[in-house]
Amino acid sequence: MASTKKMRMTNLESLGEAAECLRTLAHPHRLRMVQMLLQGEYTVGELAEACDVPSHMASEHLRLMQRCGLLTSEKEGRRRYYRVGEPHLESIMQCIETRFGTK
Amino acid sequence: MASTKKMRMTNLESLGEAAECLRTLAHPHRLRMVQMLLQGEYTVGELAEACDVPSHMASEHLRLMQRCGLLTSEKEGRRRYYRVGEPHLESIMQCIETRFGTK
DNA sequence: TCAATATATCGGAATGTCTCGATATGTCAA
DNA sequence: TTGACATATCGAGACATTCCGATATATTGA
Repeated sequence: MASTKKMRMTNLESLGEAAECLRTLAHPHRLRMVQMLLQGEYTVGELAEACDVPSHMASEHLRLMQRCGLLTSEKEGRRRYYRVGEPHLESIMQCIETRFGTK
Repeated sequence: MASTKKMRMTNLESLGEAAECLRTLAHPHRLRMVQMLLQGEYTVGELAEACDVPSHMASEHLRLMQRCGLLTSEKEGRRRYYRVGEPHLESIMQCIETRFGTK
């Protein structure tokens, strides 16, 4: 039988938002971009090159992550610099690194 | 220009596995199940009822999470008890709770 | 102004995910 | 053995995501 002990649960609506963030994060290139951005700011082109994807795709990945609050960006001339906008990303990335390693 | 400072990066293949785990986690009902399972073990039916989904769907959600190592399970009679199998889930869930709240 | 560069947008094909009803399997209690 | 219960599996339809080529916009330097 289900016990009746009280638990502090996050409501389903908020868990839906959380799920959206996680789904957005859940892509190897996007994880790599976040891993880089935790070290400093980078342009679309730099992140694209590091992930070996065309820059128009990097642009799209970054836009998605910005849209759900994971990143922020700022335009400088014809470049756009991205940064981490969600402080929890650091600890989530640490979980991933301790489980899957860095090298 | 991209700086040449060395970063310890997780390789793309491992990030792919990480992405698979995150994608599996990225669902409101699955997050709720994990939130419950961090407090103790529960059967398929209990988790289904708590999420207000038919038990055959809970069964499927749980199977997916077990398949990528997030959960473990054990059969007792006609019931199957699930538990958390990935210790990092606790800190990831804490990130979610501090950002999206509990109530 | 012109060409080169950096980023963004659009449409489409392939693929994956979600949810559901229907049905199957395994287990217990009587 | 039978019926009820708990869990699992299957297939279909709707929907979302990924990736790509093509193209668009915006900025700079010459």
